[in-house]
Amino acid sequence: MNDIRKKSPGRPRSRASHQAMLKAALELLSEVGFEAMSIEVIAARAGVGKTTIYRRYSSKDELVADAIESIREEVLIPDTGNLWSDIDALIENAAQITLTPLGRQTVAMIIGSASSNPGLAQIYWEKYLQPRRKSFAVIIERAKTRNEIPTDLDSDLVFDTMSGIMLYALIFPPIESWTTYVRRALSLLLR
Amino acid sequence: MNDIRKKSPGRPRSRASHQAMLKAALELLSEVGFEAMSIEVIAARAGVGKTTIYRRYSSKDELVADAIESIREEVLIPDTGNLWSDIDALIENAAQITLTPLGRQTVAMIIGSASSNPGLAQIYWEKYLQPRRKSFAVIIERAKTRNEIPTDLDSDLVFDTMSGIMLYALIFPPIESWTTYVRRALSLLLR
DNA sequence: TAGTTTCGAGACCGTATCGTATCGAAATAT
DNA sequence: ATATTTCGATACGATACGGTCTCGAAACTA
Repeated sequence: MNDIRKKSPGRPRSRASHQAMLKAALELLSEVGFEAMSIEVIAARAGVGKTTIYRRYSSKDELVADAIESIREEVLIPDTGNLWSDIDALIENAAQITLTPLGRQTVAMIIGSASSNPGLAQIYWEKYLQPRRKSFAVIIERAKTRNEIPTDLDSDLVFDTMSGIMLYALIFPPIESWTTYVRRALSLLLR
Repeated sequence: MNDIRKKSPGRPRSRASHQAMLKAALELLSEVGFEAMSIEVIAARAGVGKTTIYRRYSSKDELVADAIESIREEVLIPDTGNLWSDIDALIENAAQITLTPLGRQTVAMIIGSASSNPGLAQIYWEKYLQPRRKSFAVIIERAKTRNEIPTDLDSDLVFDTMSGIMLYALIFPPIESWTTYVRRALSLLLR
């Protein structure tokens, strides 16, 4: 979206510096957490002047929000012809994203600021959860046409519940593996 | 547990001061959050010298962990003779505890420190969730004997899933009310 | 070429907090 | 009475950051 920038005179903003500060922000987020990271350290690690950051963002919140948004991936909609194969693919995908220090810190930051700074939770909801919720609905619909599950099932509610147990298992790791645990919960829901 | 303290000479530690600092810590936790609160401010609000805090706790983590633990309540096990009445009582209880700034901040703090400081999550698990999980198992058992639900139901898994959706709905408030939302999810699980 | 903007670096000052030390008063044991 | 410990208060130095500013170099437009 920053493509049409051939207008104003002067030296253009460095793409490399911008990338570097976003990268540094994400790294630090996963290493020390949101509250503990400072603009100074971000700038230092990125090899960038503080000025260069402040020119783009006026607060740490803005920077981190943008950094998180910058790494969101396209949601793939698996279509294996079988409900559980599809779901396993989804769970696997979620595990890879969530079960990392960065994933943990991201979630923690969102929750912590949920009351004081609803903007971050909003971004996470819109950019991450919402698309996946839609993908999930597609998978459920297909399963309904194959008569694998009852047709009156509320896919949104199932998705939210699944997200919930994923979150819960992220904080309080089950004895069995995270993946099989989530899978078991889901089998309860889709029974 | 601090009752047998008539031993050593010198002025005994003030119970009132201790209570005051725990209270101040909880208040600030709910107002500004864990990371933003400082020992200085806690001391000031409690009307207590910093020394008095440092004499008992060597870090903010210790103080807050103790403060949280100090307010855990006894778990009541409802027994209305009907599964859903029992569950509604549980949900209501959880709502009153969780749907507050303090509840939010507590959860946020636990998640944020889950990777770096597992001790807090451990305390929360042992002191809060574990007892409720046990109570829930009792309720489920009774419902099984009344043939309200299948006897092979894994009550722990149901409880964890319920906790998960509660947590999820805490962060991303549903359109309908938190309580009815949780209730709907649960009806999916106990179907 | 002249003008404009960004670059990284760092100086600068104000503020917040930490953790320790010190003080005289108060509360307790022997 | 004396020794001991805690009390609240405050001073203290150290450190970390925030946010603004300046600087000379670099990158671009017209």
